[in-house]
Amino acid sequence: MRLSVLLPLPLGPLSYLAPEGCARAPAPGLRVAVPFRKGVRVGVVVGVEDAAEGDFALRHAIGYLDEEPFLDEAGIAFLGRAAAHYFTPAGQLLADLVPFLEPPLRHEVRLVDGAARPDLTGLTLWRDAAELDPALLDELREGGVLEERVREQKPTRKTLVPLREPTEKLTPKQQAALETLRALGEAESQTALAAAAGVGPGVVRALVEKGYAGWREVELELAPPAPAGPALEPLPVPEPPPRINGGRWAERLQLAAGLASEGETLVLFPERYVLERAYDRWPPPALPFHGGQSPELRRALWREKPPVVLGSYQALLMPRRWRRIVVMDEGSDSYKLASGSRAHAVHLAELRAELLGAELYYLSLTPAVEVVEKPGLLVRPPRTRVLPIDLRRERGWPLSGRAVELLAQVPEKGRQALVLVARRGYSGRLFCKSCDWQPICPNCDLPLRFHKPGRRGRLVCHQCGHSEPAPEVCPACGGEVFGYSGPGVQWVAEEIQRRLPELPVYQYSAERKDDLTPLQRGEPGAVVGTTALLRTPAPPELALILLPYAEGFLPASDFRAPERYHRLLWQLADLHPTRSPLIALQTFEPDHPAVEALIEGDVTGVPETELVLRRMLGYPPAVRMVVLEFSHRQEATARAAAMDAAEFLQKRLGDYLETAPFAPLLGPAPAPVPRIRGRYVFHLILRAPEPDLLRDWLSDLPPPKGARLRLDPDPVGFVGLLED
DNA sequence: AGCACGCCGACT
DNA sequence: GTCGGCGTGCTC
Repeated sequence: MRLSVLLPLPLGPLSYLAPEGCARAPAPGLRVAVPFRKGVRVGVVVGVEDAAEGDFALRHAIGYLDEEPFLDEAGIAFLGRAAAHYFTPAGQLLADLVPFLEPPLRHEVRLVDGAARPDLTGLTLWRDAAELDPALLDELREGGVLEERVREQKPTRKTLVPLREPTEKLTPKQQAALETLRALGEAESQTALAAAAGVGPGVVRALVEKGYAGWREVELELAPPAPAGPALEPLPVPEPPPRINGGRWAERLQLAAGLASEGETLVLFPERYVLERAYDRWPPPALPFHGGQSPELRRALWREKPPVVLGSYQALLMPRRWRRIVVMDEGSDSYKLASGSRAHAVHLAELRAELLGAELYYLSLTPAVEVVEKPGLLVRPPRTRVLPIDLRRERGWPLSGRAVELLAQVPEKGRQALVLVARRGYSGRLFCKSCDWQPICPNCDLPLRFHKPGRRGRLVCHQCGHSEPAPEVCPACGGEVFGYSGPGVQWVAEEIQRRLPELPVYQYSAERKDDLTPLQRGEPGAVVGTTALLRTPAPPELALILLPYAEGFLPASDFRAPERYHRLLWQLADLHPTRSPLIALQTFEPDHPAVEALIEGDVTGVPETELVLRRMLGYPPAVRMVVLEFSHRQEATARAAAMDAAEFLQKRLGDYLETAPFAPLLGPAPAPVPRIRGRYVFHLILRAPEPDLLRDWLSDLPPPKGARLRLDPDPVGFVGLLED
């Protein structure tokens, strides 16, 4: 028999012969250990055929790891379909979705009976394969004289257990300690037992030395923590439409629980923090499943069959016949996988549902543009109180007089404020006031951000991490006066503290996470931070949310920016579980549609108009769009590779160029950030309303000369992957 | 992805 | 003369 084995590597399936001397029939979906290069890797059987004449001698697989298939047939089919859609090998997708696939292995070998290897007499008994030279193992395997067995090493822990009955030989204290151990069954450590029995540590040590108690390796029983909060009441909807919007967070959870109440439901979450908060309130029984859990725990939970799983994208391949998949907050950027296949988890969920024949639901405060046309149900959105502060009229930067007044009221009333800034550090830009010089990252062609932890401060690249001390005088003209623009967390926090010295001010961003427990306890204060703040629980007395520069959240080069801005603003309205804090927006665009929608309490209008615009301009979802990224250390090499590809595609597209509703080929052009980490990047964009066309064009594309080509098959914002 | 192989520049 | 940079190709 010949196996097609998918390894969690960016490769297609590899062929192996079925394990030698293994009675088990191979079945698709089983995990199998295989020799790969000089070692052993674990993959999944995705196909079984009769052995045929091969171009080369196949190696034998070593053995299966599972009783029950790790993946089901629908999951295997899904991997193939998704791989084709994302122009990536199926193994890449397997690696992305199941990074915990490979367990630690117990791998033993010995020579088969009668093997004529007098030089290896030590190998007639089972030996741990790790003790032997991989080259020797390979040679023996080739020669067909090696017997192997392999299994998943279960996670264990050491525990102190009683080994014998107490006898008269023990002192009274030793007897008491042993009785305690027998009553408890086991103890974590000698000290723990001593404490439990009320004796000194020496007594327990004596028990162990005399052999009355001893250490035993026991299997680690793995379980997620119990939900931490009171369970919410499910809110079932009769004949629910595929899209449900509006409501408060807890209300949407109730609706999700209602959708899941018939069981066999996967509830998909964009990020771990949201998932954990939902799990804490979810009516049992349900299990969480996400990348924050240990690989051992995820492997253990993989086999569980709870009626409901609250999962991240890593739960998508679980061997379950879901009847429903509920996608929470489908518009979240976090669904986009930032590396590897760069797939989009919402799309993967759609594909999985399609192949399973499962019902799919989208449940969010504001719908994504991609789903806004589906039949929907609107629950009343949270009440909003919005105060736009027009920066074209108000004085004061980065804090207007109005903003300071609002902030001043916060401690007076014993309330709390949240100040949201798009940048971390002190300022987005630093420049010389006399000659306009500004520092650029030596690796990235991006302005260096100014951070101000000390007197002088540092210049930091938010792309590659490059950091240098800020200059004291301008290196270009010797000027000594610097200007700043693009206020960051530090600047705003400093300014608030300067204007309101009595107000306790906290900072919260990736680089500085102040302890917010005083706020959580209800003490007055203000916290200034980036969107990292949205992943902490809202302070209980939250009365004001201030955005000193709201457009900071609206990157101009991204066609999804208005949708994301709208989603962010609504997220603010839903931050506090019950209150409606005042949302004060300092902005040059107080009549931006997203701001108006927030004022009017409209959650679907902006996505609806965005959809119309995208159709007019030929952006997703009206077209499928793929970005080709050519990069190289030498600018000319990267550009030439992009030009070659453009030329090829120009010819390949032929007549389609004339008939296409939108220009199907854009570029090449330098990427929005022309150089990252020392590599020049050029972009070429392909788009067509018919996704199959793109696949044809790209399948013919010759590999680039010199430069590296990476595809972004689902560009969620061209600068969206840049951190800021 | 990792890893080996292979080809050109800066060092003992 | 070698060390080591990374560009290229392959993994059953």
